[in-house]
Amino acid sequence: MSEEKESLNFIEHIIEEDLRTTHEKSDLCFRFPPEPNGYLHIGHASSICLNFGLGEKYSAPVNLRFDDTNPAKEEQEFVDAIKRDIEWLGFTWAKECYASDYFQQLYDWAVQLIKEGKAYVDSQSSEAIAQQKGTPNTPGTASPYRDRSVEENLELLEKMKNGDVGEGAHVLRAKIDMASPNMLMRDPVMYRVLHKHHHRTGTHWKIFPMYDWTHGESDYIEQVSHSFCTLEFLPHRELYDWFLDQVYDNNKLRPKQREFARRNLSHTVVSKRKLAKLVEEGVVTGWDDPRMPTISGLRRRGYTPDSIKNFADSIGVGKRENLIDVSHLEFNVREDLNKKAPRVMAVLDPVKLVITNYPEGETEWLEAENNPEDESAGNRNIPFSRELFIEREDFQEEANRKFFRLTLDKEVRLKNAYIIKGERVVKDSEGNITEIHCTYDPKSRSGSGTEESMRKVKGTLHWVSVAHAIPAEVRLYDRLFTEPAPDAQKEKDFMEFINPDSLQVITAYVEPSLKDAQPEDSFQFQRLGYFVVDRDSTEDNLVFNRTVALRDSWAKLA
RNA sequence: UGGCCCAUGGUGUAACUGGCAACACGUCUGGUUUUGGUCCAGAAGAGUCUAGGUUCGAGCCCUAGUGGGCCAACCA
Repeated sequence: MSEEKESLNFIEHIIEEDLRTTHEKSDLCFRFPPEPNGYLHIGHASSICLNFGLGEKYSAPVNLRFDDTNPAKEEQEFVDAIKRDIEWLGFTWAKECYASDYFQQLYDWAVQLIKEGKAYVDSQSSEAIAQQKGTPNTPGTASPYRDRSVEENLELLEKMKNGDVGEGAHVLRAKIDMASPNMLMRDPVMYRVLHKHHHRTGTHWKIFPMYDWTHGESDYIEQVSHSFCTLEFLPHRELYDWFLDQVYDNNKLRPKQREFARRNLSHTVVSKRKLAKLVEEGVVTGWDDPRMPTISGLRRRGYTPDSIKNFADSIGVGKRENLIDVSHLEFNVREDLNKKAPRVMAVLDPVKLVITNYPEGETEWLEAENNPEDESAGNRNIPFSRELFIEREDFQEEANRKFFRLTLDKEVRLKNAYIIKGERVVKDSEGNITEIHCTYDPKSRSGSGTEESMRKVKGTLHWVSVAHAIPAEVRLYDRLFTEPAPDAQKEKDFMEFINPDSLQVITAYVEPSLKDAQPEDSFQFQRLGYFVVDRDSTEDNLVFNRTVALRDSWAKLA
């Protein structure tokens, strides 16, 4: 047995190093800390897979913690949606936590800081405070309230808490260093007054803690060992540690914040503002439109949890700027659906094929394999008759040697059925082909095992029987933007790069076995791609979304 | 006038305390195939941003430069 060298990412190296030096395996604990102010997207999915993946790898608990410190933006609806998305991905959190559950503890610690002379109430306007902060290049200046007495500070904080003062009247600030090269250390705001309804605490609290004052302390309360966040929080680490220093008890585990580069997907945008604009302007139908990079959108598009998890694992994690091409994501759905999705036949752009030597009015039920990748998927029967639909692009009157499909005087096989030979075409007055007439070889039936059927033909076509096919609405989706990085273009707005052809709705004909297909059922329409039943689907109006087309090495030649 | 982070094939990541740059996607060949899919076999493609330095030896360490990113919400 050769020890395979496992390749670790830098996050795992950090954990392994801590395991060698300071941590027991039982100390490990992670968390995923969304703010319930919107829907989760593919970027969150990577973070979820990172944290929960680590939890699985080290058999450590992973908490789901809602960072609900800003009642102006947060809603219960988002809490529910976030939980639904994480569950759908297949992860289980150890504890469901809320930063708002720690408001009292946070308040008590704040009082302690005031008593120790490490925090003070500032009564200036936010503008004045911002101005005194200085710039990255110039140090800040002290607030005139910086040296208020402990008693006065305590009294004012109490008033803030009780709602005796209006919004914006005072804030509580940590007393650190107005000259620090790190702007965040220049006496950061810990509390602001907000007379707003909070989705969990209602009107009980009138002051709300800021992110920095909340996050590290929440990690500490939950005894999270490693708090992973994106790179833009790197400057916050110094403050995270400073706040932790104020309350840290040596007998307890001390959480560590470490940062990774957030992973960017090409041909999409992910910021809430931009996604909201797409919804508001009707570019898409909603937050779960199949073109949206939200988890609910990907789900509706037909992406599977495994495909998203495999994607997240395969792209790894680093610390540099990146733009991952969507083709990586698409590879992962195809890989997953190839194993799982039943094969069926559907014709998206039909042209009628008449088999002139096939008896009129007869129907034959032919056996078809449900999934060549999975024998246990079994077989089904599909109806064959004299008149079929085939794909318009599968026929050319005359074609070169590279065209493996139907032409006049050439043979092709109809999948699961017979070998046919093109005989003539019927056209309308404008020269459009309305019917293709062909003859079939009765001895060539699939699976009949006769010499005839073993004959090699260069192409195999999918088809449906005109009399038996079910019309279905098919939504053909493509990438939402024409530019790999639509929101990183100088002087141009991302809206200028919207792909006008991101959705095409057509009526297709599908084989009758699809009659009872249910929302979220995925199928491979053979030779075309993977399609999933949309939730808009009803008994008499089937609706499919194209998840992704099949790889197509023929398209590249054309 | 500042501080911090980053830099490896087209893309994303790997290379344990320095030891012939690896994997996946993508691309290109060829084979199998009743899906121009899948699968199988193989190939091309970077000498690790630049310049110095340390060392027997540097993608890994040091210095400087260049390029990119982050930092001045009572957002997270």
